[in-house]
Amino acid sequence: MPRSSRSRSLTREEVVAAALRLIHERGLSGLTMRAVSAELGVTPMATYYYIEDKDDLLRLVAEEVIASCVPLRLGEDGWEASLRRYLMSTWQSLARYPGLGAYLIEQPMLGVTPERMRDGIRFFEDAGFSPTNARLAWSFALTYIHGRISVDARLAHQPEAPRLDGLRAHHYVEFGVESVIHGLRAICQPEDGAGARGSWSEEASAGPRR
Amino acid sequence: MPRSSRSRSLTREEVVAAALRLIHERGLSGLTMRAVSAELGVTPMATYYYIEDKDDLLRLVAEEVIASCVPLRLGEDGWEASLRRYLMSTWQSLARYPGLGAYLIEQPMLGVTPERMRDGIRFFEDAGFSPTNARLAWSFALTYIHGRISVDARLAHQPEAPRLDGLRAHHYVEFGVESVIHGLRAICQPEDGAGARGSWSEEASAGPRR
DNA sequence: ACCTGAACACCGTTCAAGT
DNA sequence: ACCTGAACACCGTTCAAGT
Repeated sequence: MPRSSRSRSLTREEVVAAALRLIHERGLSGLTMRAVSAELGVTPMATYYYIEDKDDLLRLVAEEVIASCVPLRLGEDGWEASLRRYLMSTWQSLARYPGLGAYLIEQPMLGVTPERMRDGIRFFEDAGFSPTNARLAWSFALTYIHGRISVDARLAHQPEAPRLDGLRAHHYVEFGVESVIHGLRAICQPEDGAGARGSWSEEASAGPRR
Repeated sequence: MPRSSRSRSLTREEVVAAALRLIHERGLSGLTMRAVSAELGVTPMATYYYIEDKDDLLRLVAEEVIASCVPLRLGEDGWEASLRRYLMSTWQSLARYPGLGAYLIEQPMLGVTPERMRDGIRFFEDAGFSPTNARLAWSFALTYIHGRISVDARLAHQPEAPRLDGLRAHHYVEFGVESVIHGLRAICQPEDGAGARGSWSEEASAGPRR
């Protein structure tokens, strides 16, 4: 919705919103500073009054999208169900912005804020993982889901398109999320199913299995 | 190693080799058609005689790198050990070319050739996975390792740099690979440890757990 | 067959100038 | 305070021309 005649000033929020619209409609490669300005009906340099540069804009965009995911909180139904909710919500939110996942996965801490990073580690500690395993588990889950989002970016505008053997995007991500959960349980809570300390924590700094 | 005076013709292999050198040294963002030509001591348009366009060059580059990984073959020591070897080899090969993983993860079939795609699915079928689970498992393993490679791209030139709590890149990838293996075993071979058909195969096309 | 040189349509961004 | 306009240093790529 570009406005042909502007009465009042631009705002930073409008710039970010225009950027989100462009990524949603054309993918991250369609996000150019010139396109954002055109979308807002101003000259290419006008948006620079509200942001530092393109990296800054992408940071703001990522913050907005990540904030729209459900937070990772340890619910009454256990860490498995809580983690599943978080990962599926993250996948759904980011899948709407093709290319953003592949961009974030290369950023420090995958584009999450330090607070959300701490929350993620705390989540696994509260679930009974050792401090080391909590960090490794959080990184593992986050890496997988961002990888999956990146793979899906190509088909973002046709998520229901069947692929190999009629499998669709949600089959892949659901299989992956369940595998992540089972893998974490097997590695960090090998005997029972709740609260056991992981067998990895002690030898982790020397490397696993070798 | 740019050559200042050229006696003989360029070759396609030289162009690909120069591109690989550039990605290795400057990352994928350092790979420009003009830089490749400069590296070879020719004019910007000279390389276009040997390749179609930049996408074509990237395809050739990816083929070369992927061919340098150990192939995925079911060894005597079981699918777990075979998969571990393959994933670690892929990680090591691609980690040398920062940004290439994040590029490939967005390509159809993650940049692998159709033959390697079939080999991967066959691998899991031979290991006792149902046809559907074999596809899902192969996609899951590939997605994770490419995600991990993308995350590591940023620190490609200092892989031994300690991160949170002294954990290094190899701790993360080894934890992830073990989790992937345990997750696949738990989901697809829930009871014993060899050859059982997965419990997911029948309901997979209707979605898991729901 | 192999390569050059000029040119085009894009980028992000700087900088001075307008209101 | 907010925005314009011209310009710069990059891209990938086309196209005609040289040897």
